[in-house]
Amino acid sequence: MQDRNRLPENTAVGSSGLIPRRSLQEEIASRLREEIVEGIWKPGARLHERVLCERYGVSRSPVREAFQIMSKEGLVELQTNRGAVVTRPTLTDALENMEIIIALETLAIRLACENATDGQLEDIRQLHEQMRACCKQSQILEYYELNNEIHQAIVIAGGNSALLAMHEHVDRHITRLQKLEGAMHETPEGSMNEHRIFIDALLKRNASAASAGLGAHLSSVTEVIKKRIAESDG
Amino acid sequence: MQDRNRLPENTAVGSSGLIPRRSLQEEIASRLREEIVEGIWKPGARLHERVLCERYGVSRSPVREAFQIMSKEGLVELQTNRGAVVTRPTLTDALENMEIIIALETLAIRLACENATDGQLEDIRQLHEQMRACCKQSQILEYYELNNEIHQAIVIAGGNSALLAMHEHVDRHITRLQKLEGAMHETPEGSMNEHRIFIDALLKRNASAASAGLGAHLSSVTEVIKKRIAESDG
DNA sequence: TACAATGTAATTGTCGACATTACTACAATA
DNA sequence: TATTGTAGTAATGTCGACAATTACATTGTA
Repeated sequence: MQDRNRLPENTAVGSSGLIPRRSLQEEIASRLREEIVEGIWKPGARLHERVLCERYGVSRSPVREAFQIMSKEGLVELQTNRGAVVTRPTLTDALENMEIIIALETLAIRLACENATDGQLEDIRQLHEQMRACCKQSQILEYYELNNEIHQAIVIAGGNSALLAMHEHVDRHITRLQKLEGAMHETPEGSMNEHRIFIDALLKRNASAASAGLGAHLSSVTEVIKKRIAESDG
Repeated sequence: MQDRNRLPENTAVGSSGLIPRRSLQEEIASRLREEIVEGIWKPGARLHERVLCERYGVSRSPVREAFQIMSKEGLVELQTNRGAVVTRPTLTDALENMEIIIALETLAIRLACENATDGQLEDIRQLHEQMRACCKQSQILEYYELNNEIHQAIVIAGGNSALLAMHEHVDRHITRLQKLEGAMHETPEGSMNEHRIFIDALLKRNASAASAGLGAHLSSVTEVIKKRIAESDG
């Protein structure tokens, strides 16, 4: 039964100069990350070391090391002598993160205009086409998936690896809140127009137009969150 | 002799709702962080667990947990079965981080224009005055110190706590490279004019002017790095 | 009932031991 | 000489044990 969760033998292989064999704590952190973002572990839930040890079939050391990783990612809070607790994302957190995402992505798309290869731009164009098709056919889930892929592709095309890591970090928190609170997206139809504006500008490598267009697009999402905060406060 | 480095008994006290007593791994990470940023541990140096255990008078568990923290901060690279190594910051890293810092700080100063208290603005004004005085008297070290304080104060005044954490992270890497490679700052005299522009705009809560001014200021630093990269490549 | 004190159980913090992997030096071979 | 193979050494990976702390239930008291 539980054996699905057990970790495999140490077989992992990667490639980037040195072969980055995956350690136990990374593997555990990776699974915990997935489970917390997916909402399997609820906000406020206590993560007992013993429970995770049995779940993954390991001892406490790698679990504790994974906790340090998760703590740095802001998905878990470590309370001295009291263990690990799944963090509670708030609407204010989401607003803060959206403000940051806007700053990061407007930078990314500007860099993409300067640094992207023609192939990368073509890939983004195709992703955008697919997204339009999904929108017309009301394939909502695939639409959102493609939407995320496009934004990530833009960051990658920018060529700033530190920015990519940072974007991934912030994006994860936003994704998590969306899964917990329900999507706070704009309607796909209205959003598609905004997308076309900055995608077109990107394909023409018009940095200022692309950056402004993407910023405007993301700001509309921010407004939704601000309204929700105002509602819950007043 | 070495006892200066030994950790104290668990006496730490803080305050933010729950009292965040400091754990051993945090304490070790904190010291390692300081020592790596200060250049006491050189890039590429191996961090043997045993050495750090003896240095801090603890066992391997908290040291290993501290390694996970440092790895997430990008100051240490963990190689499976081969231990921890101090990362080697490159000029390209610095350029990437500067691009990010510009994005973060231009956001921060815009937020500060909207959210800062009058007291916070007054504090920033005073810091700026002190910095001008140091510039005139050629007190370079204090000048740089105040410069950092101003930038941090602006981020704090913005009121976005996630942004503050992220800024701190990126700023640490830039600081580290500056200490390793020697300051790649512009000359204080030229910089002071740029500062006055965005500080004045901030005090008037003119967001767009402040943001543009700060961006221009930081971009000049970026240009210095780009030149250095061009030199070392060609 | 409400509240405080106390003892027990459960959990985390820290450590040392053992298993596994990587490094080093030296011998063997082509 | 250069390369490969082979100990022996030293490091990390993982684990379970013990200590310290916290959580909980029970009891006693107002």
